[in-house]
Amino acid sequence: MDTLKIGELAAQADCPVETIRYYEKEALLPEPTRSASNYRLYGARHVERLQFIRHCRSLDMTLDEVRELLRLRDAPEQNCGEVNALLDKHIGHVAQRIVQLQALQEQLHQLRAQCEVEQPARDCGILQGLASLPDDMKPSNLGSHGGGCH
Amino acid sequence: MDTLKIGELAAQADCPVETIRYYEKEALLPEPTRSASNYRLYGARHVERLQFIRHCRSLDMTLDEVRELLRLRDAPEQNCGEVNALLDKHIGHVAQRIVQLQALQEQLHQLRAQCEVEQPARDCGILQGLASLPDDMKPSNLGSHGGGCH
DNA sequence: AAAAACCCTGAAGTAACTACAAGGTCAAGC
DNA sequence: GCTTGACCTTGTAGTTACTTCAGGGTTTTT
Repeated sequence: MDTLKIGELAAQADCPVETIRYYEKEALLPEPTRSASNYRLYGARHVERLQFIRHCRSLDMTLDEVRELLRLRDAPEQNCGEVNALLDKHIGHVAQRIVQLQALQEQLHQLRAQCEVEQPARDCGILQGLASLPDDMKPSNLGSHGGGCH
Repeated sequence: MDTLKIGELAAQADCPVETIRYYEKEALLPEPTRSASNYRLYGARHVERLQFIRHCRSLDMTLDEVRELLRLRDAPEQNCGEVNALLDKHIGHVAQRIVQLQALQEQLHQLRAQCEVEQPARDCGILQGLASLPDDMKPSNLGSHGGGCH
């Protein structure tokens, strides 16, 4: 009795239709049954699983982390120690990224203070500050700029 | 008198060789002169420009932002108001991302508190917490999870 | 019956690189 | 002179988590 079309599932989980198809290709969602006209048909299991995935994503977990959690969830008799460990690790990632961004923010404010007025670009303290590395930012600190927190 | 080979430029700016070629393709660095054997040859101008780019990147700016700063820098007689504006905007991005990650961290800690012991996964409070959206995280808040801060 | 809204597949684009593959060049050592 | 290794060249594909598009078929509404 799978009766939901993909658009209806999408509405239930507040997730774009294309993303659902993408998750299916990535094997995060099982292949659903199909209607006579080849439309995907979903049921309650799919709704719950998709909501689980979206919730994890909203907490900034990678799809690999989500995959791992789904695997653990699919073996309910097993011990959940790994779940706790994964979450702790993710919390660590986020904490690290926060610290990094705060250090960044400090540098940006210092740089911004180099130029308070509008003047010819040749005299702009910001452009000059960006041209040479400050002492407290040695090359060794470079390369740590990544988008997310992983 | 451009005498640096690409590996030497890379060392001066602490930047992988492949990234230099990538920046050239993206027109962030001008095409250098070539030796008889088709090796790229760089000079002091290139070193300074590459360091400028890497510094911006270490401050988490996008390449588009860097492109814009380079453009402003290349017109030294113009007013630097746009530089200030760009930096202010970027500072805003970073601040926003910090706030977002801090909210995330709070939710993660709450979730983590759902399960303090190792037990069968079926009873794990974390997995249960991830299955259903908490009230304070309505679907409308979803979709705001982006990697960087832009 | 026609138009609007929905569904299908498969390929390409996004950001900023990184990692090959398959070769050419150059300095040092034997 | 020859080989080994480190360096350089180009071009292509892979990374993350989607999003967008082209070019169709279907279903619902008017």
